[in-house]
This record gives sequence, C-alpha cells and structure tokens, in this order.
Amino acid sequence: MLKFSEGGGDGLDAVFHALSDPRRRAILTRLCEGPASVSVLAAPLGVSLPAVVQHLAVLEDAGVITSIKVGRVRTCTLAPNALRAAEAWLSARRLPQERRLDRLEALLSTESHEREPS
Amino acid sequence: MLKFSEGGGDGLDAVFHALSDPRRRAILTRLCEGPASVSVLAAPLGVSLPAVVQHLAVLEDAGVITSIKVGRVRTCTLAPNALRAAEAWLSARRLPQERRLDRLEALLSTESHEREPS
DNA sequence: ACAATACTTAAGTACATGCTTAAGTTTTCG
DNA sequence: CGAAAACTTAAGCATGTACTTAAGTATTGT
Repeated sequence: MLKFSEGGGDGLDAVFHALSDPRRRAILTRLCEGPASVSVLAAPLGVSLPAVVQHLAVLEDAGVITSIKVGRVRTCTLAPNALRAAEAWLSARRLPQERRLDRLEALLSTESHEREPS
Repeated sequence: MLKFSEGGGDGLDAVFHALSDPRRRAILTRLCEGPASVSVLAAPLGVSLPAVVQHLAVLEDAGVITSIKVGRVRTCTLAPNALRAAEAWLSARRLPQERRLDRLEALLSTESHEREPS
C-alpha cells in the first residue's frame, strides 16, 4: 500500500521523495525556526488544510518530522538527524575530485551520533 | 508537460525527485566509478532497457548526469557538482545544535571548489 | 449547552510514474 | 548487402500523487 514504508529499504526513497516537493521543503524550512501547528504551517502555502495534512504525513512517514497532538492542536517538530542519511548519501557520491573534505566531516560527525563501527 | 522542467523553480524538485528512486541512485553510484553506456548501466538493474532509458532521462533532466551518443553507444557521465545544490539545501536545514560543523565545512569548501588541482 | 477552532476523514479528479512489450532506428561488422 | 548490437519510440497499463470539496470529530471559549 504505502510505497515508502521503511520496510524493505533504508528510508532514502521516502526521504528524497519527501524533499522533492517545494511545499514540503517550505514546511521544513519553517520548522527550522521551531515547532509549529498544522494551521501555522498551512498558512503560507496557499493550499487547503487537507493537502497540508497529506504533506505532513509524507514528511512524518519519511521520519523527517515528528508530531504530537495536545488538545485540538497538533504540533510538528523537525526530527533530530532527520536529514542525516540523505546528506551522507550525497556526500558519498561526490566525484573523487570533490571528495577531499568528506573524510574530515565523517570523522567529526562520529563524535556527535552513535559511533559507526569501522 | 514535464513536471520538473527547470523553468520556474531552482531545480531542487527535479534533483530530489531523481534521487527518490533506488534504481536511479544505483545508476549514480555506478557512475561514480566512471562513465558508462546505457546497457552497462542497465545490466545490474533487472528491468527492461526502456525503463532504464526513462530513468536516465529523469537524471539528465534534473541535471545530475550528462550523456553523449557516439556511434550507436550513448555514454553517460556524472555531472560535476551535480548534487551540490541538494547538499547545500540539506546543510542549511540542520537543527542549530547540529550546525556546528557546517561553518567549518563551508570555509574549507571555499578553498577547494572552482579550482582544479593540476 | 452552543458555537467556534483545529484538525481529520472520505470521496473523487486529473495527471505523473514506473513498468511492460512491440516495433522502429542507427551504426558496425562479416 | 544483411544481420547483430545498441539504443529509441510508441502504446498501454496499474499505481501513486497532489489536490479539491464536503462532511465528521474532538476541544475549547462563552
């Protein structure tokens, strides 16, 4: 049913798909400033609320945002390390000539998230 | 007709859409090792040639690869800086707490791109 | 209680995507 | 020339996407 259900793959399909829509990127950009409710997120987008709710579902299914409902308000938050996997994939696929910095970044990143076994 | 025609936006739609398919990512991964023909790219994918040609069109429309036909062989190549825009967008959308390394990376990158080491 | 608020669900539409098979089109080789 | 190789185009199909309007469900303020 769900095409990007995290089941078989590594979630990259879902993350990149989530990022491929300008409204969803706008939502993420807004969430960088801090958590926000559904209607606050919807306001600048110029589409109906249900459309926004669908976009949020795509983002949440991809693990890029989280949300909780308190009372009648659902508050959405950018997931920590949400885009890390996508960024890592991109870094690894630079041309050799562009790749010099990646080792440094990888080394530094090791300190901040769960240590990758080498 | 074309949804991602580079016309109105900045191309991020097209790039992220291109990356959202595992076969297209496999193609890019293969192209990191060097240019390849359509049938070489098709071989490990387990789908028909026309399907692969369509994937290549998506990648080329997104500006991620280039291709030229010589004789009856089309050779595809990873576009230089192809994924830079996507990576930049991602870096800019990290949480503040994760953003410490970005300044360093940005600084170092300034010295290295647009400058081929000879 | 009543109504406004803030979603949420449902149904439906138009178009895009990813795939297939079948039938071209060029080249290139014997 | 004639056939094989390497695409290329065309047509069609099943599913997915993004949106809409309309109706429903909780919560909250008066």
